[in-house]
Amino acid sequence: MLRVRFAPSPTGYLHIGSARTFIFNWLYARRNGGTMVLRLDDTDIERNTQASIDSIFDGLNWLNLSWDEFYRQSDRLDLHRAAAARILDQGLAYRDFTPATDSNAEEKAFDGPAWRSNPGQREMSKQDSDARAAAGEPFVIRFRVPRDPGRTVTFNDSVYGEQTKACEDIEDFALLRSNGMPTYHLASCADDADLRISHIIRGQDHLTNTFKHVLIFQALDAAVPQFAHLPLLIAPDGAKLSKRKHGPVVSVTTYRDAGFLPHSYVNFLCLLGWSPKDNREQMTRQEIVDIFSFEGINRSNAVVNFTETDPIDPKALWLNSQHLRSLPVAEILPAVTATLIAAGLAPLADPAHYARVVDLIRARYTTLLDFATKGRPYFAADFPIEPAALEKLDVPGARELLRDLAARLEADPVFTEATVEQHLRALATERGVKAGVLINGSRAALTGQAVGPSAFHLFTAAGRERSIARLKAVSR
RNA sequence: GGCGCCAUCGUCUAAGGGUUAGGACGGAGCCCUCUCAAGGCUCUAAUAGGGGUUCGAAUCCCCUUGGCGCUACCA
Repeated sequence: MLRVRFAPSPTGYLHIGSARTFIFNWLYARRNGGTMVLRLDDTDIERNTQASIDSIFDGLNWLNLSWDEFYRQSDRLDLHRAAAARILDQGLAYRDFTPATDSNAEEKAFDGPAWRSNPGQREMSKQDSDARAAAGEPFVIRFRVPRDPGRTVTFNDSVYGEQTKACEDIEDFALLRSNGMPTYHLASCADDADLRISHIIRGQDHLTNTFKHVLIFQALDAAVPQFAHLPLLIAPDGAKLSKRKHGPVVSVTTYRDAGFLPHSYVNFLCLLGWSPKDNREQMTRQEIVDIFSFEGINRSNAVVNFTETDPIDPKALWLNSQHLRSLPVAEILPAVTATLIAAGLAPLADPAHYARVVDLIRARYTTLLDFATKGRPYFAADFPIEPAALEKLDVPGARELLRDLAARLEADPVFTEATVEQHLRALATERGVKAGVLINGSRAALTGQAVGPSAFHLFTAAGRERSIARLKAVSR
């Protein structure tokens, strides 16, 4: 039974790196008929926030990502404590009565010889240990890392290959804090074992932690899961992406608010650190599910290419524009409608006509937001006349020609692209002007923009009455 | 400091001993054309450095350099 999990700690907004980790887990589960578990690793009570939990759900929901089972680590503390007790009872862990000091943590990590354990604690007799614990003295439970010379821990990573580390390079890490709360390592492994997680797919920042985890799984007498570590997402300066340092680029909601289609962002994230190896880039979700495998995952970190002036990776934008213009219109319509409504606009009443108009303009847009900004003239009665459009209208004789065109359209009950074109070209020929004057003038009159779709399409997009009215409006 | 991981165009990547080192984004240009897009075409730009192994290395090995990660009673 294949089971994977995504286990975020709710201490901040849903990070794009976390979202990608979810996606890879999800893809692997869907690809292989497995079960996707979502587990909140919320043992760090001080740093957890409800806002963060909301952000995780919001982000995942927006991206259209689903899971099959849900757990909270804080509901499972008894399990973690029992696991710690079991390891302790076997003699595979020991109590460390050294008082916690917050000052020496970094010092012992960076100065002098590497710290392995506190003197006198690991070697303490069971009697002394039990007695001191019974007397109420606080302690932390540490894993008793094997110290036999030459002893190593090994596992085979699906991405990074065989990994081996000497036990002498692994410190006696904590399992249970003196306040009775499990550490991340213990809680994570105890839960993974209990939930029978078969594959752990997570960020490469856990690669070296994995040796400790293998030790815990073995101490728990549990099957060691298969590991697959993912290369990290980093900033252009090479640093790990962080909210504090890089701002909104790390948050999934930024891309939602920037007008991305959920799937196009998923598509983009997939391409960071993974490749289908056949030059495909724009893919449907099903295509990605069908082709996803660990073989396509890279080992080097991937840069999210943003700048101070432009917080969004140009490739993400390009991918979004590709999806926007190539998906069946019906599939993007709900998102377009939501965007319009959010901007105080309304979709067109006639669904078929609405779909045609969206189809007409979408090839020029890169995000959903464009429908409400550049697309305003298609959905609103009032819109600005851009300077460039004004120039088209101020071509000598243009306004008079547009007035006359309005008259001819008004006189003809038939109103199609073909009839509009006939009238327009006939008028131009009669007056001895280039059709472009009328064509560009019409575009300027109908949309207030100098650029856009073919003018003849614009007439049918606006409809007979509105077209005539707008031509008249600019010819006064 | 110790241990580990990584290293192809600016960015995402392909090529896992033999290719003019391929594709995409970005940038530049051309074509198309009623404008702008789209689309098509062209150009731009890379194997970090040094040693090996081999008839032949982007590819295998070693060293150097650089980047990242872990080294907490954080996760």
